[in-house]
Amino acid sequence: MRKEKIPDVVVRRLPLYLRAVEDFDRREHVVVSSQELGDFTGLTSAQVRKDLTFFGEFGKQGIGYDVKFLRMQLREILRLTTDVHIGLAGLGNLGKALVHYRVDANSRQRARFPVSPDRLRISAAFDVDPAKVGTVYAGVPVFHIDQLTEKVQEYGLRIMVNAVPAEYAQEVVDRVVASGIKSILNFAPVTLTVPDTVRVHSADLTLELQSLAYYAE
Amino acid sequence: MRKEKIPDVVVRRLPLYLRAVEDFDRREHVVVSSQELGDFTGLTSAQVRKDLTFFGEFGKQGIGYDVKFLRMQLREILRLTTDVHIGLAGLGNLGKALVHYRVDANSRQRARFPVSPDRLRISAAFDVDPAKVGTVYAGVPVFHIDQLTEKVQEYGLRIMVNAVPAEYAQEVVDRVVASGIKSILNFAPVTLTVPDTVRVHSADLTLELQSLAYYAE
DNA sequence: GATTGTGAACGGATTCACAGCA
DNA sequence: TGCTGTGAATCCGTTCACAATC
Repeated sequence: MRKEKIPDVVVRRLPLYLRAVEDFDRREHVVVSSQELGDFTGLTSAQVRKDLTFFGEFGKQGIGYDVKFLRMQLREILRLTTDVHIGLAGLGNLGKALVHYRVDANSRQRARFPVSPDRLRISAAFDVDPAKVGTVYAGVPVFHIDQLTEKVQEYGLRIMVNAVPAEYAQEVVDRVVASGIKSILNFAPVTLTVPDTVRVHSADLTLELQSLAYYAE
Repeated sequence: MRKEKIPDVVVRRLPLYLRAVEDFDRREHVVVSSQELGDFTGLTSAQVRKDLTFFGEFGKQGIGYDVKFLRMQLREILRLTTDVHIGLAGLGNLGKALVHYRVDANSRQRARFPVSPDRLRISAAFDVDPAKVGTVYAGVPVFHIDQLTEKVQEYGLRIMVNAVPAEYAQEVVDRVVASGIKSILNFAPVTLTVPDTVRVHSADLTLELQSLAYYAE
């Protein structure tokens, strides 16, 4: 079993390493050193080595890391070896943009980097607007939010992206939690309350912009 | 002068305190304790007190913090007492959604919470598409990216939101840096290189989703 | 010679705990 | 009494530095 006390900061750096190693793979490097990974990600080589050894001894002393091997290890650690089905709550402007963001990223990636298909898929969307429910938006079927639990099962949704207006965010998240989902990416500019078995990552643009204002000019 | 070594983690929590104190203000509380602020934000009361004392002694022993006074102090610290003009690079799906995100948030807030107008404004957008340049999108004028430096001056832009495709992100950021802007909110899924006088906050959805996948299910 | 893996040292952020004040 | 402000203690993540190994 994994998950024996891996610090959150380490988990959050793993996708950075994955991105780096896929870039080296694309450029047909066979091995990569912790120094090179550090340069790419903006971290120290010691940091890279220490992070990776949380999960195993992937390198060879005097040589470095085998690119293809490390890439596959990282994908397995992050559970990205099979499709990850994602639900989207709220098909407003932002929700629609997120659908395209993924679709575009995927198709661009498939075309240019066939070796590293992204396994993240928005597989179902949820809204309350009768004009949207029952339609298919850019290939993504749209259901009423009341069907959430049912569709989570049906589509095997493991992550929910919350793009509903702030005033409904907590309510929707409560339903998402009830449906059994354990990972939420939240865009609503509110502090959400969830059981601590559920992980929420927030992309709170208001917070980001307000803290940037401190440094601006 | 401020900015004498305030840790970044502290600055990033300030908007959270602002949000909390505005909520207490809205509910017409006159004073608020560090405990209440901690409950709202999910932090300890000691953390709240220590953070605030980086900027001054805002509280009264035995009483707590005066809500209106603390609110104004936080707005001044974050430089949110006058309009903060923001530029947007890339008016694709995501860029358009961001324009609406702000506009919607602002108008909703104005209607419901006239006491706390948000001072963040997307004042100009930039693209290279001839079909977009010269138009006005949802009240925001759209300029060619070549006019960046000129319009940064003209509109007093202090923050740039980067919503261009990944492959142009570094190039655009180089221009943004050259224009003199010191704060960037980046949505492109790439690691950017900037001088360390420039601050980049990233909203990298790919990274967020990939790290969530680790915890999912 | 090069580079990993890691114990030890370091540093910075969080929490504790209490003196001081309303 | 209640709650702030803060030095001291603690915790935790990062960096150092080097033995082990290819």
